[in-house]
Amino acid sequence: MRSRRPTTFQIAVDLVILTVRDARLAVLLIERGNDPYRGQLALPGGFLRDGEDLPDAAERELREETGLHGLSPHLEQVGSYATPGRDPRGAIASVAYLAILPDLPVPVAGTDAAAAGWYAIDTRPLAFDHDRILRDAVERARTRLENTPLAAAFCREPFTIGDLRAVYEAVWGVPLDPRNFHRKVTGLSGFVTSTGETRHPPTGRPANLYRRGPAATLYPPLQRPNAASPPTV
Amino acid sequence: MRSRRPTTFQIAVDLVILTVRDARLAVLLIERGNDPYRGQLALPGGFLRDGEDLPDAAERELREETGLHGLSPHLEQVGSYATPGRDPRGAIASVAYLAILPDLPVPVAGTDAAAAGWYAIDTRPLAFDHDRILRDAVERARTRLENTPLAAAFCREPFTIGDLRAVYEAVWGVPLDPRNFHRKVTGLSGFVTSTGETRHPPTGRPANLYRRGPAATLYPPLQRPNAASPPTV
DNA sequence: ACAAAAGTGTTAGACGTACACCCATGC
DNA sequence: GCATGGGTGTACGTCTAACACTTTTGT
Repeated sequence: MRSRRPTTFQIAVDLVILTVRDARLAVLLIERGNDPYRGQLALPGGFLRDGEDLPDAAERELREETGLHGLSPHLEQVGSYATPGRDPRGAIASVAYLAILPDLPVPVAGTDAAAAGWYAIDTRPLAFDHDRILRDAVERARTRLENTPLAAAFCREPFTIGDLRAVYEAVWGVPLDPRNFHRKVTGLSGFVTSTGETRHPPTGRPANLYRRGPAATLYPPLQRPNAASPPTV
Repeated sequence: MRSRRPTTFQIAVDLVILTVRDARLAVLLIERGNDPYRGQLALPGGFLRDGEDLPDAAERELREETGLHGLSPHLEQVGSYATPGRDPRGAIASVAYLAILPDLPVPVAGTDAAAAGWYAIDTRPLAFDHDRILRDAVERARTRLENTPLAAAFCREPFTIGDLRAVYEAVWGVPLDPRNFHRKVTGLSGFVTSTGETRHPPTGRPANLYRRGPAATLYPPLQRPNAASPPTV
């Protein structure tokens, strides 16, 4: 029965928007146009509005930031951050969302952003505590690739097994055997479904095309090599 | 550049405190002593205080709710919930934390709680949107057992391999082969470390005793049977 | 002796990895 | 033909699941 009125917060929804560009994992960052941290790079985001739910706010910010509409990319909550002093403006908690997009035409600049663009995921430093948020989100993405068909969300449909493999290699940062990868993915039920079509690479045999399958989880999971300890045996 | 002042929230930190009692997964619930939802079961929790970080608030609530001190149980953030109308008192967002404890003496009643006790994890309905929060946290715990040594946090030290197996069976709800489980766990490096001691069960051969090992993740993971799809082959 | 729980050995099959090999195309 | 990327076959080592069996206690 506390009589003291608890502290109130503004709630920001910040987005870690990832894509794969040029075989590298990339994140959408904005250059801040306002104080605090004016001119520094930061994750795109905005305040939760009155009567709005968190996933709705994340989706709205995503649309505002990227200009895409009608699309329904992967969007999942990563965590919340409320360390005192994390925002010089005062008591502002941040809820971080992870968004996965295929490599798309350039994003637009938001209202609060002087510029927006794709950056390497080890770009530092970022404004606020966004270094940490970005690190947490990337780690989440890496583990999600093991257990869920999330990798397909990085690919524009239809895609080839090679496209999918490129995603795994970019996100995990390790090379994978094309032959074994192909077998594993096509063998997992529900990961990808074949369209009858093929796509012709600049040179080489045409590749079969696929769309995302109905599965929500991968069983058995795709094990990331050297996940914990290198096989020191 | 929005001139309208964004909505402000109070932030509640709610705890999903799990333990294993009588070979069943159990959750600590309180009976609410105040409106709203007076008399209904709810997750323990409280408001984030001025100058307090989220993990600190979770730890403080845990101590207040269970009366334990000096202990450092597993505590991890599960997610945040801010659906409009989720709390009749107004704009209150909730950050949920998952706590894992060994089976302990009865918890104490908190300030806001008429009574606190252990309940089956399928106890319904709970106040607010706590049904959903509980479901999310239990699912998190289940997957954590696969990849981390979290199961040991359910055991008072020192523990036997049989104790540990009982945790897996309770949380996953499936029987495991004692022989293979023993080999797997003792074979994984860093999961458990042997004390030289033994414990005598009511009847049967004495069991070797162990403490939690240094590993933070399990590699390879312990696969939960029938994780995604039953072997419909 | 018997029951009960702990722990070891063994085996058959499933799975992962490595890599040889074939396929289909553009140049 | 040759380079290139796609895809299949195969062999070998490792891991898993199933279960027979031994060990060590209390009664």
